[in-house]
Amino acid sequence: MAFREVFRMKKHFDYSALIGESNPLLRYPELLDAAIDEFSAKSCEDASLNEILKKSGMSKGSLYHHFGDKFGLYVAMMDIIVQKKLSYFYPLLSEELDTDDFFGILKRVMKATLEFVLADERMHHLSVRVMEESAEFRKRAFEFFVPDYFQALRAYIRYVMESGQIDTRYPPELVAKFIEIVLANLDKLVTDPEPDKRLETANQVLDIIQHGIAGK
Amino acid sequence: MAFREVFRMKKHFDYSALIGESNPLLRYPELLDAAIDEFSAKSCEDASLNEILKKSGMSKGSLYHHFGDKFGLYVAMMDIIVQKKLSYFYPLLSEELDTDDFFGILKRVMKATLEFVLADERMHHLSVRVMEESAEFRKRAFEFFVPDYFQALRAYIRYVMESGQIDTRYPPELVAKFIEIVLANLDKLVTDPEPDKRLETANQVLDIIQHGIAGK
DNA sequence: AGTGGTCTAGACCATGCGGTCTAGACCTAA
DNA sequence: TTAGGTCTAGACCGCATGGTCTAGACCACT
Repeated sequence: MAFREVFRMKKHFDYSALIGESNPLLRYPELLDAAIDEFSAKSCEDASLNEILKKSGMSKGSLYHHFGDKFGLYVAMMDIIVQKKLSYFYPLLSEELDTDDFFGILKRVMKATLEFVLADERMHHLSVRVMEESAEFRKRAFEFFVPDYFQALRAYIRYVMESGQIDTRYPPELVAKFIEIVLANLDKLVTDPEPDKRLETANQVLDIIQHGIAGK
Repeated sequence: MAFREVFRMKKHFDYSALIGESNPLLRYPELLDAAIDEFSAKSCEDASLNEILKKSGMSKGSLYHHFGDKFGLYVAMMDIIVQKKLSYFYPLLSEELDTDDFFGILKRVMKATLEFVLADERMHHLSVRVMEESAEFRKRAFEFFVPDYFQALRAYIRYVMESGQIDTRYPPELVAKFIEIVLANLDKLVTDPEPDKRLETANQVLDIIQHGIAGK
């Protein structure tokens, strides 16, 4: 029995076991839901573990056994959210899209983002909020499943600008940030209760990005 | 001496004494600065009073005497921030602006917002974050110094649309929200260290809103 | 000098936090 | 059956929180 403590002397929990197929959170749907609820309502630091445990019915012992600490639970949850978000963008890759048709692609990206937002607004908020956490925190959290959307977007925009589809007097970084911001706030722009109207509004947002709001 | 307790039985603190010229926070600049620091870094709920006290050197007794509770301090601070923000927009009213020149006015609004952002980014974040707090919280907090920017912006845009300056196929609410979002995220768009470049970038942002990013 | 009232300092309180620890249920292999 | 190992439940710990309370400094007035 006394050996127990020796074996417990792992001390350094292996966070990398939390991501991918072995993610233990996949086996506890109520815990996942409670975590998304709590972490999307408050920042990672301020979210209450006890609240999550109460909501999900899991015991503290189990949680610490599987996830090591609060941060482990957060990482496991973000892993699932990132996978979920990516699942909305994978179909895009298999479609036959002309990579030189920037606004055509942006339209599909907008639609995929919209669908992700509508599927679970809490996840959308989490995926957006992560980017506003401190750089130090992001580095620690993304050590495991780095999803560098934005780097890719910027590179692509820089490439597209050469084709003349985007006004060259704007710095590519500015254009990229502008688009990021609009996508990150899509939930505030598209609020119509009718599903049909939503895509229409999203496309109007795209039109604004493309042509501006000025009248003829 | 025992009467002391009776007199203390106010219990209901008069928050309305916290706003305007009698705002006690005006007499404690270090406290104001510490409060802005803490409240801008965390949400109102999660900000630490003890941290604010430590930073500012004020004692707990004094703080509760003057502000009633944590919320009182928050209200007093927001009052000062709102006044500060408004001070950047008052000059706009005295300028001779053609109210029918929407984009001319938007340019001035953009410039004033930029100046406010640059003057104190923490204040900018606070003034933006307030709008994302729960409706219940906002109602309680704004009972005292209601600054309904956005209602006004929407009404103005609806008015301007009739003049044909804005493409009428967009719903006025969408246009208003779009502009709100861009202004709220101006700090992310304008990051150039050179002051001269900043206004230039801000004007480019305005151009994007007006004409879009598409090339000729 | 004495009094009523305001303001300050900080000890103190209950509560809730993240995290640890242990007793024991449960499973599997010998 | 038994021993090793995994997992669960929840009591418990130290700590930080927002808020209360009191002793007394200070001030203005009589």
